[in-house]
Amino acid sequence: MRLSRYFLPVLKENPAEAQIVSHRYMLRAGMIKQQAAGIYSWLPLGYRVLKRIEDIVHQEQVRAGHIPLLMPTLQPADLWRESGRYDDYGQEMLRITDRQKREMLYGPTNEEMITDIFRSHVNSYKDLPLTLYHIQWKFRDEMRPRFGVMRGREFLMKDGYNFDIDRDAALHAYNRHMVSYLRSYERMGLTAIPMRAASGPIGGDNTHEFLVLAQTGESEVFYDDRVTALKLGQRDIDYDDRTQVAKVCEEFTTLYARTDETHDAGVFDTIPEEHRKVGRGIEVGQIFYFGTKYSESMGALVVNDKGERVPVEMGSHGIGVSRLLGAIIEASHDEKGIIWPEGVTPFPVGIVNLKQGDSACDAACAGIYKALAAKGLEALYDDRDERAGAKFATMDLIGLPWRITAGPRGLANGVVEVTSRRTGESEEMSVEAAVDRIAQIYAAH
RNA sequence: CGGAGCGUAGCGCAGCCUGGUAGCGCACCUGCUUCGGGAGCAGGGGGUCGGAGGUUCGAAUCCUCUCGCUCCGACCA
Repeated sequence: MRLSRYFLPVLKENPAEAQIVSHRYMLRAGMIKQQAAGIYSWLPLGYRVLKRIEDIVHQEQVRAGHIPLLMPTLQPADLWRESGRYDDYGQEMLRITDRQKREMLYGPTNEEMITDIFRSHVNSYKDLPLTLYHIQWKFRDEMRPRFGVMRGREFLMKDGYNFDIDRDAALHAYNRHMVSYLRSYERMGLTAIPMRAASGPIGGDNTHEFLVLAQTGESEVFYDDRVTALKLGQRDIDYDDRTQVAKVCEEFTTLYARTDETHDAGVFDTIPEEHRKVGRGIEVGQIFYFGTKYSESMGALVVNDKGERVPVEMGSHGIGVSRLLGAIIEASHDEKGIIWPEGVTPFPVGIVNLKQGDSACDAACAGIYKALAAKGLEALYDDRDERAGAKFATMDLIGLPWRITAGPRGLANGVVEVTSRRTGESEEMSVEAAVDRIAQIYAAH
């Protein structure tokens, strides 16, 4: 993409309403525009990152054997009357009446609807296990939306639902979700710690929240800091192998890590003092096992191998997709702007032409752009007629992890610069070597 | 939902107390000079002062109502 033809409305000054760094940078980098309290338009740059995160979530869910579908944002109230949550959910649920006076609601989550789909089509244990998920906009009419996309009223969420014949199979689904989530967050450059949590309105007895450590987090967290060193890495996981999946979960949940809701000071104090940490975290996902709570109330029954009709075992599992943008920025930025991890960056690399209109510079940049494209990498080429300082400031603000800089001085010696946004370190090399370097970096992502 | 604020140009703000028909910086447009970390000079365009009503010869300014947004708290993915 040529920047001169793109739509990237960056702001030099900080918008007054933005209190935390991720919100400020998202506004300044032209990623979002607020339309109402807690409701945002996603401008091209923000939309690209949102899509990257969505892609990672999809890939990892499919890898775990889960099946994507898409349910609507608007739901009939009757479905929620069956589960009893139409009255329980309260003011947070946005209720809508259509022209025929039918009662509708903008879905805050989809347990009822997915259970309805399931009961309409599945009758036998032979069709289990089944895990369905979608990534769809949700609406929760928060009392007080704030912090930009971190706590919007409308937000994009991945929510998945498992259907299993018994408790063991359902707990395996729970574990599968935990592992697939850990893998998703790692690919986004995040360390998200699974913490034992309280269940809230979804219900159920087994639940973990995933928290990204950040000063601006809304939850107080207590943990053994050795959990932050745990990495899933590239290990090969067979999601059908209950023992292997359970072992990974055990590895990531044995060390103490809890939110204030489940914190136990007595247990916490047994951690060696040098590892005992209290901090704040941003919740970016939660998994629940809730058994037959919805299947019983909504009549989602299957016939088991003994010919008995039994309520199906369920769990639900969510990732806050739009919130993740905020969380990633909170975890990865400096005083100049955002620093995107390679896994989610809107563009893999930026090209800065230091002297637009200079034939050598223009030709070099165009060549780099084409060579990167040939390797499947879409660069953001700053071909505006701006001074070097302005171009650098823009690149730093929007946070592309790598930058190739081409100017007359270097080109006279046959070199361009490759700069890491994270370290600020630059290295001079030929155009060919620069393209290869970037391609090599992204081959791993 | 309790408490506190703020709505004046795309963004950040001044003007309001003490009424006289709107200003600054950034951004934008034109020209010249500049050109490796948000350039300089000169010129220019853009605002029913959130909305409605009222007081007044006259309202951004005073009064009433209303809408929107933000912050603190409680609540929550």
